[in-house]
Amino acid sequence: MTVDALLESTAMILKESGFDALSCNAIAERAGISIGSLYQYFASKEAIVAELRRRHFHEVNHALQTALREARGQSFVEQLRAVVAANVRSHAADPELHYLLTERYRDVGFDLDAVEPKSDPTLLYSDAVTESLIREYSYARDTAENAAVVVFTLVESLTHMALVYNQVTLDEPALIDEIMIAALGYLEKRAAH
Amino acid sequence: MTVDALLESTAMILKESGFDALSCNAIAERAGISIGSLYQYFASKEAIVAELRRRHFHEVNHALQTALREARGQSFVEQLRAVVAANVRSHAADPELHYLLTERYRDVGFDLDAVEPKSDPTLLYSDAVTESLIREYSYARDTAENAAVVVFTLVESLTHMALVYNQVTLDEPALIDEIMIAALGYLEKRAAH
Amino acid sequence: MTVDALLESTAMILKESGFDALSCNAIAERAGISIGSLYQYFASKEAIVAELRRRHFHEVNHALQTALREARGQSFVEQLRAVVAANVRSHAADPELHYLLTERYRDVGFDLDAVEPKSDPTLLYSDAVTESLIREYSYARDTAENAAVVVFTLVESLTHMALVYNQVTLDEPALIDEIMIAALGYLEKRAAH
Amino acid sequence: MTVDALLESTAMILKESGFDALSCNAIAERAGISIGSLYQYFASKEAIVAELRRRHFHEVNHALQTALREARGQSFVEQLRAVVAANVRSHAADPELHYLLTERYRDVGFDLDAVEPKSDPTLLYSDAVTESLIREYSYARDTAENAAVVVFTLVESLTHMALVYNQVTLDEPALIDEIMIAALGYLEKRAAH
DNA sequence: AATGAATGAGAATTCATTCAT
DNA sequence: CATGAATGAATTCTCATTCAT
Repeated sequence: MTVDALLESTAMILKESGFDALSCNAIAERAGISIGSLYQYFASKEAIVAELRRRHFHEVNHALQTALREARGQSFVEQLRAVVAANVRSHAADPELHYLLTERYRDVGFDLDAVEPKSDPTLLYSDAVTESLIREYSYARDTAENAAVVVFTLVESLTHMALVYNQVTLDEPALIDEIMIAALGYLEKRAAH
Repeated sequence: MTVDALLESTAMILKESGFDALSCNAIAERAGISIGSLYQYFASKEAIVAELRRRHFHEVNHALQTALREARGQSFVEQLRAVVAANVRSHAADPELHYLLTERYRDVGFDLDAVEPKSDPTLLYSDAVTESLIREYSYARDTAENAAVVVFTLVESLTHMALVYNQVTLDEPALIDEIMIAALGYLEKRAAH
Repeated sequence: MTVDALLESTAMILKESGFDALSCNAIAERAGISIGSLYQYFASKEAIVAELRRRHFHEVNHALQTALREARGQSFVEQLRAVVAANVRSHAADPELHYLLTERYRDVGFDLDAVEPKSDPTLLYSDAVTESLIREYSYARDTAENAAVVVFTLVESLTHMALVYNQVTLDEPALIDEIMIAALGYLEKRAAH
Repeated sequence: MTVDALLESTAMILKESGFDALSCNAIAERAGISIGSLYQYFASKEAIVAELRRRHFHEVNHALQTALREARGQSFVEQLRAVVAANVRSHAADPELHYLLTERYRDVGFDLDAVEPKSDPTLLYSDAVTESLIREYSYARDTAENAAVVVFTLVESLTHMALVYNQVTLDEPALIDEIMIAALGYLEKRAAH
């Protein structure tokens, strides 16, 4: 309960005022918790941000895994769409916080994260995608590995562009379509190369 | 001279230790300049970062404009390749600084930048690309505007992925090819849609 | 306890070295308090001076009210003498501090005082005096209001002259007599006018 | 010319923003003079304030002396009225600056003033008044000396009250009358004592 | 477990003063 | 004589962290 209150208040301050305004005193005050209690659960504000990121990654991972499981047996394209859709929906819940934890303040408390170094959700599926590219598009292995990274970069950047920066006017289904067009357009042209 | 020293030392600290470690005292000391002199030229560390970004954008803009001028009269694809190549080369000079100024610390001192609000290089060519998409790929106007944003997002994110995060093992020409594949793959599939 | 130590040390520094030498660090050090604690209770040195003045006014008000209460039922002259005597005794306790808070640094932290704008003791009795002048000396109302201000100005300035500047060699009873002579001399001549 | 510009700008800053805001840089900038030049004429900002006061006292002294000379041969009351009137007019020219130099910042640069210790205009006439009181009101010498101080205190404090604090609504002749009533009321009642 | 007053290192910022030109 | 860039000591203020209760 205390921990949850601290995490929530940290997220709020981060979104409202940025990391510069994030002080241990401010976190505790906003959470209605004494500063002494904060230090009973967290060693520093960086540790709180790290825990926030860990939980966020956990949620996204769960969403992606669920999506993949439900798409099992379908074509690569359907599976990719499932992942993209799950990813977009994960972002849509709180795009700003997602962006802050994964881009803007991606290094904050990073060293404290080290227990689960590859917890970044997008990295978890690199191998699966790599294998699919080899199997379904006849990519060479090293090309496939690069291509998997490119695909995830596209997916993430387009999702951020739409949901965080609002630089594009697309509703959710249209955004998913747009991302799929970019991903598949790349993969097909790459295969034809 | 004093200003240059301050900007240089700011860039170094930013790259080595991040914005959190960027204190006015550290900047001045590293530059071999007294703290008083720093304040004679800049009102805050944010203002120094803003000036650094302003200069950086100025350089990139110059590179892109030169590239475009030299590609004048060539096909859309050739012009796009010229911009992508110029962009990659601009990043390659100091990918980390570029990334920090345009992504990680994109908001730092942003309000102080306000004199040239749309100085972000990638924004400068949105219109040109939009027009080309309408002309050469028969896009509808609103579709073309969205697509131009998507293309620039792809170009920037893939360039960052390769040069900043080193998540891909491609030399410069291969990277430019890869980006072009992604951009054209998207545009062609989008047009066919 | 901490607050009291800070107020005391502020008063000492003010008297010894003036407002220019009054730094937050000096206040805290002299009080044997850490600078951090100072800021837990006061937002600025001006706020400490304001609180000092507020407390001082509170004491003087209390003394004057007590004096007036005890003189209730007596003649106007006796009541005036009671106020003058109470005022002189209030000044005599620490004439320098009184002077500094009410004259020299009367504006320091004045805006922070705003909760009790009319807390200046001398102002509290203007109305009572005005009424007495109308009743006992047959003053017209607007003349009486001006005269009340004049009387208080005389009382304050003569008290300051004697106790702060030591420009006159009078013991306390003689000083009170002298002030009464000035006040009544003025009022009588004014009435005769 | 340079000196005059510096004195003027000092007076303006003092009136607008107080001594705290009075910095050598601010004085020089406002005067349109380089900071280096300021130091060629004055050793510190305190020295500038001291010179400002010295000149002010010089002017007031001149006005009072002229007034006295013109009243030569007239009665004591007429001579006193002449001094009071000259004093009021001297204050009226720039009451705020007068107040700042003689009350609020009376100690600023005071040590630098030491060349002419008794330059305070009101002090210059103490002896003359003392003698008159002995002669015309049959005061004992020590009583007369105290009374002279009291009279000057009354004159100054009432002038300040009216012109600086605006606590009284009197035009210039009425104010002079009021001050004369207070001064003569005191002297007569004192003599009768 | 929870509290929150106290701490003090450190960061931002100002400003009197110097000195080479 | 005038200039103004450079200096750095001094000041204000914040905030992570401790510890007695």
